[in-house]
Amino acid sequence: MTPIRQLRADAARNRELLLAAAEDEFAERGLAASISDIARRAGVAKGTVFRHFATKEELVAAIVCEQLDALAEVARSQLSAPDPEVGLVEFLTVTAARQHERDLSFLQAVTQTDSAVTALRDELHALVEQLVGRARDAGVLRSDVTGTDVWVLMCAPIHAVGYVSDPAPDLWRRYLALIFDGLRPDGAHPLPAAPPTWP
Amino acid sequence: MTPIRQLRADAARNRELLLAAAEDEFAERGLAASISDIARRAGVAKGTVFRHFATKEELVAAIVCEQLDALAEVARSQLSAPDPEVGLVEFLTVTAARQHERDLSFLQAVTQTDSAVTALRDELHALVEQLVGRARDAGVLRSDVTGTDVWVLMCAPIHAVGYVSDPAPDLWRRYLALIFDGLRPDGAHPLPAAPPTWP
Amino acid sequence: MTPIRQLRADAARNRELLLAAAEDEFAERGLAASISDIARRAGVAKGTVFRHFATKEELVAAIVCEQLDALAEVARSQLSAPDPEVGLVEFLTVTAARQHERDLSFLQAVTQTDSAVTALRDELHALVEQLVGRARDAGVLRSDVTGTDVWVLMCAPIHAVGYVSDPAPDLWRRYLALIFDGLRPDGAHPLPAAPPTWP
Amino acid sequence: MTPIRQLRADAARNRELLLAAAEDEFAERGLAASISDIARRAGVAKGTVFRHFATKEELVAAIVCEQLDALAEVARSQLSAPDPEVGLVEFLTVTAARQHERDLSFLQAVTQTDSAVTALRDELHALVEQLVGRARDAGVLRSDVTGTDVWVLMCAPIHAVGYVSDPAPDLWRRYLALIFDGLRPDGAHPLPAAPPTWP
DNA sequence: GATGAATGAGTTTTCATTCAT
DNA sequence: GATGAATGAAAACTCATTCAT
Repeated sequence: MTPIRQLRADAARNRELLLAAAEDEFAERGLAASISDIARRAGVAKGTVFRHFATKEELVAAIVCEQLDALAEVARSQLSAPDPEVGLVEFLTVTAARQHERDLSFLQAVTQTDSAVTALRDELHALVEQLVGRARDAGVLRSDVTGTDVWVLMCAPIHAVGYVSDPAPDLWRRYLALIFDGLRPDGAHPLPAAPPTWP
Repeated sequence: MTPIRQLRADAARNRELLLAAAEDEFAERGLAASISDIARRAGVAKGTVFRHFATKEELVAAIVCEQLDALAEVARSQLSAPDPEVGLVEFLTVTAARQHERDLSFLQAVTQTDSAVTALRDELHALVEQLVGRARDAGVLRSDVTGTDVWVLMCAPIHAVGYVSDPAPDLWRRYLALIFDGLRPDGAHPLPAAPPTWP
Repeated sequence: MTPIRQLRADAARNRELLLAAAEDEFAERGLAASISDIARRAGVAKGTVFRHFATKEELVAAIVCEQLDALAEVARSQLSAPDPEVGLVEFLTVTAARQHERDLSFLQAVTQTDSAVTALRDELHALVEQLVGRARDAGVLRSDVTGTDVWVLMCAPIHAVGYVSDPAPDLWRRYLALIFDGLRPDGAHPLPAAPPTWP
Repeated sequence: MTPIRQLRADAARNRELLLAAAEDEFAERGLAASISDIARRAGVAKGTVFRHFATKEELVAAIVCEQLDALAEVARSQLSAPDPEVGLVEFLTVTAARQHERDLSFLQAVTQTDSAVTALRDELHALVEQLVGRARDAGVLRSDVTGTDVWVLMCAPIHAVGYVSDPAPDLWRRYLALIFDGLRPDGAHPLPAAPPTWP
């Protein structure tokens, strides 16, 4: 149910409660999180979940949309940063920091077909493309790197940290820096495969 | 059931069939792949799965062990490569190529507690440490990079490719190269967080 | 799920149907009675059983509680019988008669650890103790007999009848009388072992 | 498989091992004891169990037969005791003592239809009838008590002890004595139901 | 709109029994 | 004869989804 029409105040509040609860549950239990648990955590009945989101997939899609939206906001604000390097790095840092708090990146995989998600993803991707373009033009990034390259590496720092058993809370910064160094022009070796096209 | 004693020929065959079928199913459906489907794919009855692997967890552990074993073999052989850079790059390339064929890296997460897996993981980690040490000593890698750093970034190229909808079959090589450039000494920026300890 | 809050009318009805069906199935098939069969007999879906009783154990406990409750009611009413002998005999008779209709005494064994069951069992035991005390003080029972003695012999008549292939419907009365004669003072021989303590 | 023909020495030994293991397992786990566990305990393969006993029921029947046989032996020996009271009491005591060591009485219920069991049961019943007849004729038992009455009460002492949580090891003697007092002539009240017929 | 009871397909796992080795 | 691998019919339990209240 895309909330086209205005929801009653309490319904809108329930929707927010549900999204928050679902994010928490998914972050803790992965996709296996159950609707029951989400409903309980949100303090509403199970039926109410389905009034707001016709299927579990729709709920997931709504969450992903929220996340994409929030990141787009960040990207837009960093697009007007005076320094292109700072803008891009800041964007990647905020992205990773949020993901570190509550990693929901695995929800992307389930929402490949959702059109609302796709639209927002395209939008965010375009913004990343701009951030990357600015940085590349400024000589901050190597010339053979594309926005899509950065897009797909965006989650890598958090993903990498997942292989350490008791990671320091800021370990992801290490891998973000390491990967970013690979994106810089200094000492760049030619890349063995063409950059991916979007979409 | 660790196959300590020799299995009968037909049982050994079924064990292989089951492992192969399970790898396929897990790769396609993730951890949610069902034992029923795995059995069907292997062409045996459900009960046979449990004769070979008492629980689903044990089956997963067996798969992970096989993978770690195979990679350790590769690592050992590359340790005797004359050129340290070639040795490390080759190891990372084979690792990624196999993972690209059938990505089962997500199974690692479920087997943190299995002792056989842990032992093999430590073993492989030690080999990676050596490969990395050789390369760093040879000046191929930046001095502040550790074996564990490389270990956690090992799966990043395939992970990155997962965010592209119709990736070229060798796209992962691009991200392996990009990340590897980040590990090189040229133009290295200081890293903002200490390297993780193992384990 | 202990039904603390009020159940909806239809749910309450299903709960009763389920308890009745379960009692029938358990009486016919023993503890091996399956949840599926119970559900079918109650005319509900399998899942509904688990909505009311989270596990099979919980269902068994609920049944045992009901039985203990009903017997406690009988005991209490007989405690105010003018004649202590009549009170005790009547209690034992009603107990055996019900058990004869549907013997679920074997469920006691599985619920030793359930706290609700334990509490009710203690309660009923205390009532039996009183019934027995009254009777013993009135000279109806031998002086070396305790409430716990009567408690453990309570199910013996029905148990005995179980060894006869085509028992007359009131055969249990014969064994109740025979055992009760053993509890009387006339011709009592000293007992070779101390009475058990409760619990 | 009734062992009509001679078994090879090792086969005969396996049969004994299996019966012993099965008795232990059934005593510990009840009817739910699994053939696998029994085979393991006996130190033979699962298939071997089925070579000796075509079904689980047959195995149970064989055990019951052994027990009935052993008790018949006891009964026969006590039939020639000089004192009828001692003979009967001794028989009931030995019976209860063995059952206390390893209670397999619940296996009776599953073997109502087995013809070998039925024959042996009839035989033992006839012996009990004789023991009881002698005692009754000697004035040790009340005149309205039959062999079948004693037969069905035979397991009651152990059954009663089962309702106590931490029973003293000889508590069963108390209930045997109590029940036996009910069978004595002193202070006997008329019985309310006719004695059961056999079978 | 909200509730929570009911559904039933699906999951992992067990086990008596069969049968190729 | 003995072995132990394979079978497949249950079993207990879960959960997204529907729907009466």
